[in-house]
Amino acid sequence: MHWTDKLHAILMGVSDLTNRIDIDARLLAASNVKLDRALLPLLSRLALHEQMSTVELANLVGRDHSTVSRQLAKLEDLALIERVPSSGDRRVRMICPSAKGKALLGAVAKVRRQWIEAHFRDWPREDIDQLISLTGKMMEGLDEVSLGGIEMIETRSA
Amino acid sequence: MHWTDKLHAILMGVSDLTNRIDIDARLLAASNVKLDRALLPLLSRLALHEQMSTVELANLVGRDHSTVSRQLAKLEDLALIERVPSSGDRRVRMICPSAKGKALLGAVAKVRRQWIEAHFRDWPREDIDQLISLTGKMMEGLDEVSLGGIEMIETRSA
DNA sequence: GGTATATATGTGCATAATGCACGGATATGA
DNA sequence: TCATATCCGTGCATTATGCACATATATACC
Repeated sequence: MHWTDKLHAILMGVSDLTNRIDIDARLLAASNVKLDRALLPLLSRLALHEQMSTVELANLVGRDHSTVSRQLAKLEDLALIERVPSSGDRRVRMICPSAKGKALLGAVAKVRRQWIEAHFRDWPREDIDQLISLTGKMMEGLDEVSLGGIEMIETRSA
Repeated sequence: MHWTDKLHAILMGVSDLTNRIDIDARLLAASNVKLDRALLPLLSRLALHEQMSTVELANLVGRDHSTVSRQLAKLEDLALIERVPSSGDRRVRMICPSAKGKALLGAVAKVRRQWIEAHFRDWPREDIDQLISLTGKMMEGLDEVSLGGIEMIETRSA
């Protein structure tokens, strides 16, 4: 098995794991938080970026902006996010978690931290550091809106 | 930022990346393959497991078995999978990619290999090995059907 | 300035995806 | 044998999603 295939298999596993709705469900339950399962991933991403526009977030999660727009409306109804007019561009309303949203995320993060720590209990500290360092390096430039380097192969023909 | 939060952020990034439908779309286009975008992830997972039952696959991808059942029906119509009666249990039909399905996956894998190799072009070989080793270790026991170790915190209360 | 084009956002609408409930078949255990 | 559990597929209602469109604003070009 080629190393790229091995890596891809692992990444798929990671993806499946973080997408398992039952995990989010358990996380929310354990945090005593009630929230539509589709909204937590969105809120979690927002927390990592300080401020984002609707389109940026849509690109990040790979869905149509209209879909994200509707989900954001729900989050706003729940007062979990705030929308700030962008200083430079009056078309965009930047989005960020509200105090309430941050509190919710904090409660969830607390439980998740326990889970992750339990999972890595037997790991040497340097392995954990290496893991974070290398995966972080791998994601550099890829977690942004565009796909960067991957564009080097032309696929527009289709 | 706590290391667990950092790790979680990275994993979310990985998840987003592997879930970006545009990536699958580009992959299929660059491979000259035409396939419903929902079906490639399923087929890819099947390829990693030799044989799986419908329910197992459903658990793996975190969706209802009925949903997966319908998607598998599509894959079968396209002759991309085969169903073999399980020797031990006559209720289950084990699923695996057909020759045609494997050929398709092979074409896709070839392009993906190029992409991944390009992305890691500047990496020292030992870093790549370390990355695969550590992420593989991280996923041990988690890529299976049940969640294993994560269960250690009781969440059934909800 | 004025005009054409591009981008950000939200909404209507049709379609696709999803989960739940159910039924039939088989397996497991009392 | 009987009761219970599991595997699978289908009917059905609900939800999610994308596309097309409209509006407001920005950017580029003349």
